[in-house]
Amino acid sequence: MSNAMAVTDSGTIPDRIFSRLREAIVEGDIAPGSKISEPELARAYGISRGPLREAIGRLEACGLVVRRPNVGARVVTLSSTQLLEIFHIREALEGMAARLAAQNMSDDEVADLRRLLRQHGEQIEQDTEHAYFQREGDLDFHYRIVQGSHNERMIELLCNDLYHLVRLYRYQFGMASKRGPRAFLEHEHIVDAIERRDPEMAELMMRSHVRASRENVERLLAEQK
Amino acid sequence: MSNAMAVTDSGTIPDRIFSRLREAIVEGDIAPGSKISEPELARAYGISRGPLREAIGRLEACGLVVRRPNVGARVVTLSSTQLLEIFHIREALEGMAARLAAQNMSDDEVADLRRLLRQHGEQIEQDTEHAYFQREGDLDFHYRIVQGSHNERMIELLCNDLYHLVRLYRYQFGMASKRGPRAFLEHEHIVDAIERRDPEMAELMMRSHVRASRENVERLLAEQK
DNA sequence: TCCGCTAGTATTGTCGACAATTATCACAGA
DNA sequence: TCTGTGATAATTGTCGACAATACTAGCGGA
Repeated sequence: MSNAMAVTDSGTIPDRIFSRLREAIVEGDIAPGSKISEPELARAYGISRGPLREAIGRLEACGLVVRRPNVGARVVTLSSTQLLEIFHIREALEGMAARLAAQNMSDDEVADLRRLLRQHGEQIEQDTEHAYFQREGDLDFHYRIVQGSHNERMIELLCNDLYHLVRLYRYQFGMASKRGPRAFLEHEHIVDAIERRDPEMAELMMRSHVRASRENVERLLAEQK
Repeated sequence: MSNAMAVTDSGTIPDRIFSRLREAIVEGDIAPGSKISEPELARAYGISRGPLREAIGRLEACGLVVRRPNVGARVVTLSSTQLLEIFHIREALEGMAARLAAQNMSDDEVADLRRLLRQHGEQIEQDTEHAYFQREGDLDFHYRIVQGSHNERMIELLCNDLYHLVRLYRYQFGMASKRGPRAFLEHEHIVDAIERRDPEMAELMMRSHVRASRENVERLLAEQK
């Protein structure tokens, strides 16, 4: 991902710890379902339990850990139901984001988006081992659209919370589908609509894109069982 | 509101304080923009600053307070832009919720919903002073739909976060419009669609309902200025 | 009279220690 | 061998105190 990652060397202690832990969880360095031990982590990071607890609290607000009173926090294990729930929310929210992006993005932003897409296209042609790109590239694209909505709360919601869950699921389930080229085409349709300043079509295309992604996951999930 | 309110006499200390503070903020007992003093509140509630800080952290996650490092927390003052942002998110999310409700609600739930609506209808006819009902009743209806989606994360998102912000805004701006009877009709259309198990129509109706509400607010906002 | 600086004060951030609750494990009994 | 019980140990929840930062009032100078 190009620019969406948070810096970890500035800000207050809870900020830093929060970012670090989130990254560790999302990347799978802390296994799903494993316990978050306060004394242990406090020693590991060389801080007290106070700021650590605040960081854990924020992780809970993101939905990355679940906490039971007097028991402690564990990294979430996404069930397939929860995964599909997230997809339904993404369909609605990102659809609206695309609609707003078609209305609100500046011409420069649109040009940047087009450039990013072209770059993805080249990578897809050359790179045979494009599994990694495919995933992070896809998310990068979605980031851009959401930011193009210019809706601060929506950006907050999707980029700071939901997308991290999506990344977590990708590490957890680790299903690499062959939807790459297909998804790329859908991305192009979306950018086309935004370029044409056609909100209705942008929303439709984005929704159908997310829906296709969900149906793909549903299929893989069914096979797996 | 009938059942959506949280109990405040059980659970951990941060839970209780969080609920109490949230209610106080939403009801306007703590004025928007006013400072949240940790020592003061700690004395007031007879607790230490530790649990209090956790409660404040959760309020921040809800978007009810904003916190600046080394300065403190203040109750949010919703700008008109932020308000419209919320409406856009509601339009997308509640539209999807209505769609899912049409698919997933049990027949009993639908019957309950219809009963609630009938009850609202009677109140609207009799009660001349229906300003209060109109608001809380409206929100009560939306609560039901969202819960009917059976999408846990969506329920969490809307009922635990966004709707409290909506209530806050209603106290803050305090604009009582004449949309009551009109909104009631729209509610009926939504329930009709859900009863018919028509997800497409349910989503369309809900979106148009939220959009109408937003446009109404935009109008009032423009007049006010 | 107004602006900038300084000292004081209050508030937030952080820490270590104690209390309360829960999980673990050994042991006795069936 | 399995189940229920009790004591132990570890973890979470809570508290009060100290350190660091930001606001405020007062003073001096232009």
